[in-house]
This record gives sequence, C-alpha cells and structure tokens, in this order.
Amino acid sequence: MAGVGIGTVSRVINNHPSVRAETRARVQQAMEHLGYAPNPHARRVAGGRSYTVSVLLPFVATEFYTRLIEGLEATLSEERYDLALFPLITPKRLERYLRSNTLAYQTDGLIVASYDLTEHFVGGQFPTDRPVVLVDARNPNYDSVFMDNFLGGKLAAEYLARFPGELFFITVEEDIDRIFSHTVFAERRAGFQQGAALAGRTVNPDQIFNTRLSAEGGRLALQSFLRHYKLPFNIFAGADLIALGVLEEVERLGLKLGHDVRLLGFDGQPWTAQHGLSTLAQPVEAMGARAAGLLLERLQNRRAEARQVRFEPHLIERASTLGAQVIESR
Amino acid sequence: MAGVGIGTVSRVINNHPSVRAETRARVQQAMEHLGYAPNPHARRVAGGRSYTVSVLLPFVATEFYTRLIEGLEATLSEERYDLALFPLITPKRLERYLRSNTLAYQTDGLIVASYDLTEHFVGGQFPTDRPVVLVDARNPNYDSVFMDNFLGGKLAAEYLARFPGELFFITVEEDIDRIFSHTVFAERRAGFQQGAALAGRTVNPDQIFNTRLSAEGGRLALQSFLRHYKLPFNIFAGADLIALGVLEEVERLGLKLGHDVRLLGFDGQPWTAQHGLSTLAQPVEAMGARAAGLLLERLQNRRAEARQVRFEPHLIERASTLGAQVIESR
DNA sequence: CTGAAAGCGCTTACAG
DNA sequence: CTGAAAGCGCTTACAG
Repeated sequence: MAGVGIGTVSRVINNHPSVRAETRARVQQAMEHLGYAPNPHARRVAGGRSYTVSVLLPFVATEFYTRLIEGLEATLSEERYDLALFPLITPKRLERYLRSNTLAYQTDGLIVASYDLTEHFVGGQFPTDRPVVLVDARNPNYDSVFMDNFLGGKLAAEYLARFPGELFFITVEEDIDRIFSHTVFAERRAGFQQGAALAGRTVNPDQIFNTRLSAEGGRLALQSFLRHYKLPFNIFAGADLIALGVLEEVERLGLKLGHDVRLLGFDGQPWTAQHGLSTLAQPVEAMGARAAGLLLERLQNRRAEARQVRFEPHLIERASTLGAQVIESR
Repeated sequence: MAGVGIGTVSRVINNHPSVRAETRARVQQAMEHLGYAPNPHARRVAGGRSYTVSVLLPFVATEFYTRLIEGLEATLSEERYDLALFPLITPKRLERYLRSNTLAYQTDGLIVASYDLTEHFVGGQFPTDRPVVLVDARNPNYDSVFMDNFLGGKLAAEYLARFPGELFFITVEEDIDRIFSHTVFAERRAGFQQGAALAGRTVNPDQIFNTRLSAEGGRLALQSFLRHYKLPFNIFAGADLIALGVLEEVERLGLKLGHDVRLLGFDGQPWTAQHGLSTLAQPVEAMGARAAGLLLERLQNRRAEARQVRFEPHLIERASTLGAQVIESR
C-alpha cells in the first residue's frame, strides 16, 4: 500500500534512521489506514526483542500500584514498549516467572516492585540475564528507585510535634500479601520514633496501633486511642487509606478535625484533596517513570553501574492538620 | 542428542500420535537432560498457538483469586498450557487487552473472572475471535462457570433462623475495585432476605451492615449491631474475611462464640478450620478447574453451544455456630 | 536510502 | 513412523 518493500516497513517500525522522511510518512499513513500493528512474537523470533517489559508486583490492589503502573506505562509507551503485569502470588510462581521460558517471561526486561527478591536466590542475583530494575525497593546490585520512608516518618513526627496533644502512629505490621516481606511501614515507624525523640516527645506502645491495610483499621485505631488518651490527638496514619477510616470515625463521633484530631496521611493519593487530608505525598508516578527510564537505558547499555535513585516525600498541608479556617484564609 | 530430526522433536512436544513410543521416550530424555523447553514465540509464529491462556481478573488481592488461579493452573498445566494473568485495573486497560495485538493478548484463549464484561462492548460480544470462558460470572453467549450466590444467601438465612436471636447480615456494597461492577454480594443479600422471609423472620435495615471487604469491617459491624440489639446474635458475614473481624471483636469483648454470637462466613477459605468458623464453602478450585476444562474443550471445538455450569455452596458447621461442646461431642 | 535475501525457532503437510 | 522442506511474520546485514 505504501509502495515499499517489507524491509522498509520494518525500518519505519523500528525507527531506523536511514529512511527518507517522505517514505516514512507514507508507510506510517498506510499502517494507520490498515490498522496494522506488528506481531510481537514474530518480532521476538526475528529480532530477539519483544518490546515488552515484565512488571512483577505484589498481589495487593492498592492505589499505589495503580499509580505506579501508570508511571511505568507512560514512559515505556513513549518508546513503544508494552508492559505485562505479573502479580506475585506465591513463591512458586516467582520461581516460574524467572526460570521457565514461558511466554510470560519472554520479555526484554524486568521491573520488580516493592520487594528486594534477590534474597530468594543464591548469590543474591536474579537468575536471569535480562536487565532488572527495582522500584519501591532497593538493592546495590540493581538499578533501584525507592522512597525514603524513614525520612517520611521523621518528617511526620517533627511536623505533628509542633501541635499540642499526644502523638500517635497507625501502622501495618503484617506482610501485605503474607508471602514476601516488605519494610516500608517498619521504616516509617522507625523514622517516626526518631522524629518524636528529637522533638522531645515520648510515644508509648499504646500510642502505636497496629492493624491491617484498610480504612476500617483507621477507625479502630482512633477508638483505641480514645480509650486510653485525652484529646487533642496528632495522628500519623501510615497510609492514606488508613487515614480515611480515621476521618470516617472522627465524623461519626462528631469530633472536630484539625482541632480535636489532627491527622496526617502518607501516600498523597489523588482523592485526599477532596477530603482535606494532609498527607506526605509520594511521587509514585514519577518513581514509576524513573524506573522505566532506567530500564530503557539499561537496555542500551548493559554494563553501566547500578544506579540508586532516592525519592523524598513532601508534605501537603490541608484542613486535617490546619483546621478549616486556616485553609480558608490562605 | 536423541538422533532424530527436529520435526520428530516437534511431534513429541505436540503429542502427535504417530511417534514410536521408544523414539518419544528418547526425545523426552534428551529434552530433560538438556533442560530444553520450546520457545513459545516461535511456536506461535509457526503454529498459530502459543499454549498460553490469558486470565483477566479484578485487581483485588483476595484468597478467592489465589484459589481460583490454582484451580485454573492445575488443569491447564496438564495440557501444557501456561497462564498469563491480567489484572483489570482500568477500563482503558481492558480495551488494550482486547484490541491491541500486544504480546500480552496474543494468547490462545481468554478466561474472564468475576465480571460479565460484555456490557462494555457493542453487541454484547467480546471483540475477539478467540474462545472466551467466564468464571464467577455468567453470560448466555459464553461458556460460564458460576456460583449460585442467591442460594448461598438463602441457605445462610434458613440455617441461622433455626437458632434463637435476631438475624444479621454483613455485606459489601461498594464495587470491590471501584471500576467494574459485580453482583455477588447483592445476590447473597437478596437470597438472605428471601430465606429470612420464608422462615418468618424480619430483617430490619439496621440488621444489615455495609462495609468494605476487610476484617476490620466485621469488627465495626458487630459494634454497630451491639449498639442497637440484644444478644444472642446470628450473623451471616458475606465473606470469611469479614467474619474473621467479627471473631476478633467477639474475643476482644469477651463474648461467647456459638452462644452469644453465632457466626457464619462465606467462601470456605482454608484457614476457617483453625478458627472454628462455620462457613458456606465455595469450591473455588473446582470452579477454576472446570472453567479451564471448558476452555480447553472450546479450543478443540469452536462451534459448540455455550455451556452454563452452576456450582452450589455447601455448609460447613463448626464451633462458631454450634458452640465448642457440640463440636467436641461429635 | 531501499529492495531482496537469509535467518530467527518453531510447525506441519509431503514424501517415503 | 520419520526426515527434509516450506512457511509463519518479522529483522537485519548485504548489495546496490
């Protein structure tokens, strides 16, 4: 249809430089018109690349992963890469992804989210020769993009310590998927405790409530704090989802948000704005984009030194810590 | 290594009948020895089949899906099929899975879990010519394997109505992933209400508690019931996970399980046994296996009429409804 | 800059 | 029953 040989079509598809602009345009028009898209299996058989990247991620359906995937995809799709998602459901399945030559794993590279899975393999290396990038996790041997969760907890404590009233922390100790271990909540907790100590504040064990990652857990936490302490409260919820439950319970009990209870979340979910929830925002999409970028670079240059990219959370102040009036007058 | 041509190796791999048993064994030995596994991309390019099946499933990490996947995989792997999991995160992504010819979607068939997604497409048909099987969902135009959730709710009410005290139901109205709608909880609720009515029992609105799918939601539900009603309670939790929270709260409050509070879950999760939780068990693995079987058959015979396979939940009685003593004396 | 040819790792008639 | 050959839909030197 474009009046060219299939080799030229292939060059257009693969962005080969030596194609005349006019020819390239003609071929692209024809592809558009015909709704043609190349067969990725054939591309892999012929060229050794499938233009697909695997993302191994925990089997937990939080907005964090939705946002992370968006970030990954935005960057990868610019280079015409597709991503295939592989929820890590059992260790057996991890083994399968890595060792078998299942279609599933026949991709060009690997992005591993939230786990440093190297501990599962002898020698601390992934049993693969494909490039691997960690995101929301870190390992010195691999490109890593991670959040400084300790700093997040510390910032939370320092910020909340400026207000009158006791400090509280709601955390999640249980492994989110009961299979692979993760450390983000423990890091936030350690940071929180150090921040509180630096501010000269004590945090008793019953000021720390451990629950599961659910809004209802936040409601139970507030109930528990109320049984043992007097208002006002300064609560750092280890996740926005948990903070949402605190908000619900504050409302149900008729307490005054930003006064009786000052509340700080963690994550910076898009919906926190509507709820007036102060939060330590993680630039999740940016982290995903960066991880995708590292993988793309690594695909070009396999030998470069592993890079460690640290992100910091940033404080977003809203009514849940400042009170409604303060916000209005800004 | 086996002293045969590559064509014969291929015949062995594909279970072609006309290979001598002795030759087959020799080839298999060689494959074993070399750790050889065929390249699925090449298989698809050459033979049109990739021996991979896509599973589209909600992005919710419940044990239901873990078990479902196990059931699917057990059956598919017998026929040397692999499965590729595709969490349905956004409608955009659904579109992508179906329309693009991404590697992701270049599989031999489609298993769709928990949603009748046909509503998203004009004509009520999936835009694909590959076989499609629904599981935990139903549509007359496609092979479907589903649970009779209405019956489940009805059985629950009939069973609990035999005990003294009010009837309660804990449900989840919000869509589990906020994106695609599902109906299982509404069906259980409708069945529960009919069962209660048939048993001559009334269920007031405040005897039904709506929460999210979390253990903590069960704890809040029990708190709510206690504010409005007197013990003893007969509670049907729409999911075992929610029942777990009721158990936790019963213990925290020092109530007597199986007496003050009789509790029935739904799902039949493996861990319910340890907790003495009575439950309406869904044979999830069997449903998965059946769905996989239907797909395998459909791969052979594309024209056969769509089959509808209905599963029923079955009651498992334990201490949470019978009390500890009764169990002991059995 | 572009076409024609070889080749990627398989499957499957076609002979024998 | 089995080997040799053609072909699947691409990519990529190799010529021109």
